[in-house]
Amino acid sequence: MSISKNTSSRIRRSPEASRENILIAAERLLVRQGPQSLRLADVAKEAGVANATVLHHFGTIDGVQTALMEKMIVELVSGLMAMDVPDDPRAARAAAIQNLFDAFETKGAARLAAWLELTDESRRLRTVREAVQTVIRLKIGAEKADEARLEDAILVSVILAIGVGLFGPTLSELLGKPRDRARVAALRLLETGLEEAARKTGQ
Amino acid sequence: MSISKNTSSRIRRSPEASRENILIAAERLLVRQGPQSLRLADVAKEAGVANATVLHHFGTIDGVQTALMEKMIVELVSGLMAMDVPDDPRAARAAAIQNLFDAFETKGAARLAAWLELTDESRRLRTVREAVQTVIRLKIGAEKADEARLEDAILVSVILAIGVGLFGPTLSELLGKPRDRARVAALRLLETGLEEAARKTGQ
DNA sequence: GCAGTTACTGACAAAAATGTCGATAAGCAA
DNA sequence: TTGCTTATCGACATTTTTGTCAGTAACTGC
Repeated sequence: MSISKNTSSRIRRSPEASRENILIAAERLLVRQGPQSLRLADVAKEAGVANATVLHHFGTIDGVQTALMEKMIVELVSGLMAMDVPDDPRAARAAAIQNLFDAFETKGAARLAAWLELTDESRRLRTVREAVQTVIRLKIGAEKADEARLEDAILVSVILAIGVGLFGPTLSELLGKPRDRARVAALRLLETGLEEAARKTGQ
Repeated sequence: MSISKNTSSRIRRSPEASRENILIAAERLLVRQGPQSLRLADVAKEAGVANATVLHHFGTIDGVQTALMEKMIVELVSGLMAMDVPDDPRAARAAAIQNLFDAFETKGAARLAAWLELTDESRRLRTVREAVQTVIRLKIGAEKADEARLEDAILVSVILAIGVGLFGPTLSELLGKPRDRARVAALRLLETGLEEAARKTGQ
């Protein structure tokens, strides 16, 4: 009369693996359904664990959200830093822009940016601030960030990359175009526009 | 022994005025603190009315959010449509872009776009879809939307305008620049980039 | 094996958010 | 004034979401 409850009664992970499992589940939810669906019960269910397990590892549901932000920021930054710069300045520029767009192509990264911007809580902004400044100093400053022109180009490129990652597919489809249309058009604009600007400045 | 409760015991508005009062309060909250703070109690408090009053007019808190989206979309669209187009094609382009950026300069509009994009619920997207298509048909199609180039230019301009409205001030400050730096740089890019593209095409 | 540590869980408690209801009072029309 | 409609409200009920706790079970080292 005993019911067979053989199928693996309980999974026990290392603390790191468990946290990772939960954060990955949370990221899936963020991408699929937006930040407002990062509820304790939903995250736990998506991760395949009990609510209490999530709290055991993160303390509060807010802790999960903060940890997720930090993880995604780290991944985004390391993705941006991983680029290697060609020698030819023109090719370097193209590669950098391509790399930037790739980083925000993954739906999560762009949504992360929007999430951060919409969420006022300043304690979270500290993390971003540091990350962004690191990227700017290391990657960009490694070349020649002294020209204001170049800094402006970076600023606009980043905004456009995020914008395309976030709204590109939706707006493209709204116009009856393929989903990557916005990306293609944006890259073309940056190519011609920045080139032109560079020519005017000098270099 | 009666406590003086003279100070205006109750405000009674027309249904329209009351709805408007509540929606304006909700929009303030959206801009200041993001979508997640559009809670019943918060909205009611910001509007200076009781929770039950909000529900009396909108049924549910979700009704408030939907109504707010629709109101903001209407305002955004009418703002976009209000533009008048100069004769000179070059001036017309500049004016259109300027107008576009103005429309998303108001913090609310850009946040609305991000909110809509992050919120999956498709029932809400129908409204946007219609609004966007209306804008595109009427305003843009009134000129010459047949060229694919032009449509791409519009697509990118819209994305950049939203991106600047949403992230421009924050990212500019992160770089230690004035808050409108992103806007200035973006406008310059569009000016030179689109001009270049137009030259290549013809016109 | 055996003991100790701790990831994991269900059941429960607490808090927060939403929504209901009957009473009240502001305006309007007769 | 008087009566009617209904916007408004406080108090309460319901639902949703978060968090607590004590017990269970999976691994580790002995």
